[in-house]
Amino acid sequence: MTLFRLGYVAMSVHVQNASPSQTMTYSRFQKLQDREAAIAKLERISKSNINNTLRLLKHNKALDIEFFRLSSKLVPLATHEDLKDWDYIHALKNELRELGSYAKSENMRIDFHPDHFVVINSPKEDKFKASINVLKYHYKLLHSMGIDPTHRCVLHLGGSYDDKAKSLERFIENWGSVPRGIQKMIMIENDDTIYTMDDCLYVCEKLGIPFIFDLHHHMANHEDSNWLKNWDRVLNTWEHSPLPVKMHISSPKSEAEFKSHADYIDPEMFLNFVKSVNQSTDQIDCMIEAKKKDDALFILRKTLGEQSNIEFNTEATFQLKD
DNA sequence: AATGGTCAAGCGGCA
DNA sequence: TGCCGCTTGACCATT
Repeated sequence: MTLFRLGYVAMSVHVQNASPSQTMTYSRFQKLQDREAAIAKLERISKSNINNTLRLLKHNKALDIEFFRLSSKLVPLATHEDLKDWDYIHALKNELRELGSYAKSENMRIDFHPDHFVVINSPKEDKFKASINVLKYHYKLLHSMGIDPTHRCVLHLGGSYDDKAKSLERFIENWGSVPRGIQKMIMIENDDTIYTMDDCLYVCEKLGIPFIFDLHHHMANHEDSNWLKNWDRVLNTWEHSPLPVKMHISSPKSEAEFKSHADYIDPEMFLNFVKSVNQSTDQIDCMIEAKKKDDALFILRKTLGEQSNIEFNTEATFQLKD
C-alpha cells in the first residue's frame, strides 16, 4: 500500500497578511542613513517572516497538512556581501528555534527550494561561490531551527552554457568542491528546458543524491516521454534517505504557456500518476505547485475525495483502494 | 485605494 | 558584447 501525502509551497491564499517573504531591497537598504537602524529593520522583517511561517504551519496543522516548502526569502539580504557582518542567526535564534520545534513536534516535513540563481555547475568561480553562500544560508536556518538538514534543499543541475554534456559533467566535478554538510542537504529535480529526468538520474545515481521527479517538467522536457520505465531508479535514489520519496506536481497553464503553472491541478492527470505508481513504495510526498497554493490542494483533495476508489486517512493523506 | 514601475538574481536568446 | 526577457512577490511612487 502506498500512502500519498499532499503539501504546498510557501504561502497561503486563505491566511491573510501572513507573507513569509516580506523584503527590503539592497537599493533601499543603501539609502537608509543609519546602518544600525536599517539592520534592525531587516531583523523586524525577518522575525515577521518567520512568525508568519509559524502561523502557516499552524494553519496547516488544523487541516492535517504536514508537508510544506518554506520560503527562501525568510531573511532579506542575508546572503548579500555587504551584510557579511550581520549575525542574523544570533538575532533570530529564538524565532527560528520556535519554528523548528513546532514543525518537529507536529511531525511536519519542511524544506526549501532556493531559486535558480544557485548554480552548482557554473563555469564561473564567483557564481559557484555565491551559490555555496546561498546554500550555507539555508543550512544555517535549518540548523538553527533544530532540523536535520539532510535532504532539505531542492536544486536543478544548472545551465547548459552552450554545451550541455560538458556542463552536466561540470556539475559532477564541482560537486567535489561542495562542503560535505551542504552536499547532504541537496536533492536534484529535472527542469523544464535543459536537464531531463534521464540526465538527473545519471547524476543522482553517480553522486548518491535523491531525485525529485517533476511530472510537469518532464512533459515539457524529455528524451523519452515514458517516465514509468525509470520509476524504480527514481525510488532507488531515495533508498538511504531518512525522508519519504518526494515529487512535484503541477499542471500547464495552457497549451501556449505550457511551462507556466496553472492555478489548479488537473485531477485526472494526477490520478493517472497515482495509479501508475501505486504499490511501488510505502509513501510518496507530492508537493503541489499551483498558483492558488493551498486552495489548489483543497480543491484537489475535494475532487479526489469524490472518487470511490480513493480513501483519505487525514485531510491531506490518502491511499488507493483495491 | 488602485495602478504601473522597480527590485533582485543568472541564464539564454537575440541583434 | 551588451541588452532584454524570464520569474516572483513585495514594495514604492504616482494617480
